[in-house]
Amino acid sequence: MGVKILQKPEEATASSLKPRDRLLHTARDLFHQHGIKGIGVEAITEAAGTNKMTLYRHFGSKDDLIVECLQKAINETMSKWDELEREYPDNPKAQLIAWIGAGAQCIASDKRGCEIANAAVELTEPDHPGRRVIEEGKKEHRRRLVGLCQRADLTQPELAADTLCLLFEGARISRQSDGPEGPCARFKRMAEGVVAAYERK
Amino acid sequence: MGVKILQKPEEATASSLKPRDRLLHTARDLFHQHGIKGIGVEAITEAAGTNKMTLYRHFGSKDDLIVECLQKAINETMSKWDELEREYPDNPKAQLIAWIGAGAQCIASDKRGCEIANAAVELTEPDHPGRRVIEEGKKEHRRRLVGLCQRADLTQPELAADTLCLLFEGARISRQSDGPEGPCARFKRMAEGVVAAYERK
DNA sequence: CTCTGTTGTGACCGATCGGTAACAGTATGC
DNA sequence: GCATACTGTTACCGATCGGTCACAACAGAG
Repeated sequence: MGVKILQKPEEATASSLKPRDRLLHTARDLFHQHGIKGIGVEAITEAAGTNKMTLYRHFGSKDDLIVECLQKAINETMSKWDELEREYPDNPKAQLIAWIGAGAQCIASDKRGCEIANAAVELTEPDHPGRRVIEEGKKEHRRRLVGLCQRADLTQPELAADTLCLLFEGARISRQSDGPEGPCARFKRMAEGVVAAYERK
Repeated sequence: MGVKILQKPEEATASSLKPRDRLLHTARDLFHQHGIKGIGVEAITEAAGTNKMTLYRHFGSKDDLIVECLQKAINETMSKWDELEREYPDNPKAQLIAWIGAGAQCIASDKRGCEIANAAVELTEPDHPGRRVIEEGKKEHRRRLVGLCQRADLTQPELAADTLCLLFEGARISRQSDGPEGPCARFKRMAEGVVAAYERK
């Protein structure tokens, strides 16, 4: 009894990160798991090992927090694109196949689908600040996929990219209603088939 | 001034239908437009031209109302399938092309996507009564699509059906974040391409 | 006309929502 | 040691949430 506990338990969420980053990380996770409207700010602060005041000092409102979470998610996706280019430099076809593989893995491991698309479902007000972020993020994602299809020398690169895009989006949303054994299970096969179909012979 | 107004305005929602049906119809619409968690029961009853007590006398809870709305949506979809068969009897290929056309029209006209898939995004609790309805509805939908692809004598009918399914789901969810000019705009072309690719030559 | 089942009304419940005020504790840099 | 900036605590705000109560109005059937 002589030793006073000065250090708090420090669970995973309340790690070495500063409160702001813990809040962002935790909020993103809880928004994704329970839906944006399905989780309250208090629950987020508790899970992040902090409190409401700290949240509202860093983020002016729940909506602002939502926007930052969305932006962070998009930035992460863009980083993955960069990583892909670094991993297979000057080999766009390998990049494309790797993108499909990563997509399939993402579908298999995450039952809640795409956090950006899910946010678009929940944020119905047309002037919600999050909508701009969502739209620009998805547009950028499409741009990069089209670019990759072009570099991979696919015939009709835009159509190929849009097809891959719809298959991917479809797989992630379908997983939430049809389960992991539904149509989404064959995403990889379909996507690789699309690439093959648009390859220059 | 001599004429008393005995008949209420009777707007579209408060039509000749009975309160229960008005509630169901209105709730479905508002759930779709604002999201399930984005609309309250009071707003639903007002839009339906009735009151909370009447709602709770017909539906025990908001969750029960949600379930009935989902079931109604699924029944409607199944009716459309029946209609399709009646319209092109013994011509499965024409049914398939008509299904694609109807899908494209649905994508173009409804910016909020699939109410069932959207519900799956919002109802995150795994034991929510609505989830069973969603899963069974989507499974039945897939079953019918596979059946149609088989009757249309496509090679690999299951793979073709799953591909069409993902393209359709993807188009409807993508429209909500990428807009009507995004990848979803080419759904018809892609889907018809899939049918052509799996046709027996 | 009366009886019965269906609606409508308005007040009300406890819980939770997003958000704030005031104040106390703590870490850091000089 | 001291000032400053950040963080934590508690209590609180008004609004809204899903849901219920008792009671009045109303319809149609017998």
